[in-house]
Amino acid sequence: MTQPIVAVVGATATGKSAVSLALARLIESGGEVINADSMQLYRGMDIGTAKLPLVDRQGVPHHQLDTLAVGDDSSVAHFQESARADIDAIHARGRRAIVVGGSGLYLRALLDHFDFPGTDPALRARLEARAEAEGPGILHRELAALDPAAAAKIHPRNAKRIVRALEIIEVAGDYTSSLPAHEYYAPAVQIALELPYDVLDARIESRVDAMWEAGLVTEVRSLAKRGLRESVTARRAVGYAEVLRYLDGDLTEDEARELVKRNTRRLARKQDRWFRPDPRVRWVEGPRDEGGVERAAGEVLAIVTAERASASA
RNA sequence: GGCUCUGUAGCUCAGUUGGUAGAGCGCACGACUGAAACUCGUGAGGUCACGGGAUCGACGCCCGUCGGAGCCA
Repeated sequence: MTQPIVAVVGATATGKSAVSLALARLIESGGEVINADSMQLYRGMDIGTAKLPLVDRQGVPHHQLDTLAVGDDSSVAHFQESARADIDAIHARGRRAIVVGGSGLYLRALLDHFDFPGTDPALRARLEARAEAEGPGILHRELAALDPAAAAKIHPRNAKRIVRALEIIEVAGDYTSSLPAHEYYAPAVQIALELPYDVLDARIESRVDAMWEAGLVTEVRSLAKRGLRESVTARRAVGYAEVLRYLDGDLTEDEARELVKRNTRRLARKQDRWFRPDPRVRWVEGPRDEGGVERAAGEVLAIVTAERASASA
């Protein structure tokens, strides 16, 4: 019988990477990490995404890192497929899959019953162009004619969701806009790390300063030459979007740095809130310092072990 | 000490000739199915520095007090 998947989730800067690395080494059968952070997928986006450097991975295999070029668009459906393949392969090796990340939708797509209708790039491009030219209101009225229930759930100004709804109706015939029930597609345990906001904010403050020291501006400048601006997804990442504005002369360097801090704080709250309503999630206090990493990893392991015992009982 | 300007939401400020207040940002909260670090929505905050006066009625006009800025001495 395969072991449940372990997922370490939570807001940015709560210590997920460090804790999961320690956890992977504590697990007897050996753990392998699968990234579930939409921005760490990108090759070269290292400093700004706080990606664990290869030399610091202590021999623990990591998957779903550096799978995309900065000019590529990210896709949850592709991620779901290839990350699930990684999980199967890890289990086949008799090892433990540890999913780590803070991208809520990616986590749910990976862990839950979650089927994505198909896509039609040409159709979508046409709809997007119309939304841009005619405004989202007109498309919303068309959606209301085709599917009143769907239109009622999407705000008339939310162009992106309206476009996607129309696309799905065209390719799949019908549309369901609600997130699925909280139901795992395979046995899993989900542990979220949390820190009080004042502690988290202080960590974010010093972490962003450290990113600057580490050369974030240089990283963004070189990624810009490799197509960062061409990707709808990558160029919007916190830390990258603001530095691009600085490089374009739109902000001073200090303004960009402050904005990165502010946007990171907002991101952290948003991520934290994403996981709160999920009744399956177990909450553990994140590490406040080096010593806290072992403590937190120990708590996570205890939860995982208890879960396994109750599952086999 | 004199002159001028100034005190409105946590911050920066709007408030036409008097009819008991708004914006942006911040903050809190929510929705979310192939861009999710996206996209979109909702909300809570103000004895209008303080005291008095004229007025049916004052953030707005008059007097004073306190606090800020600048110029002159």
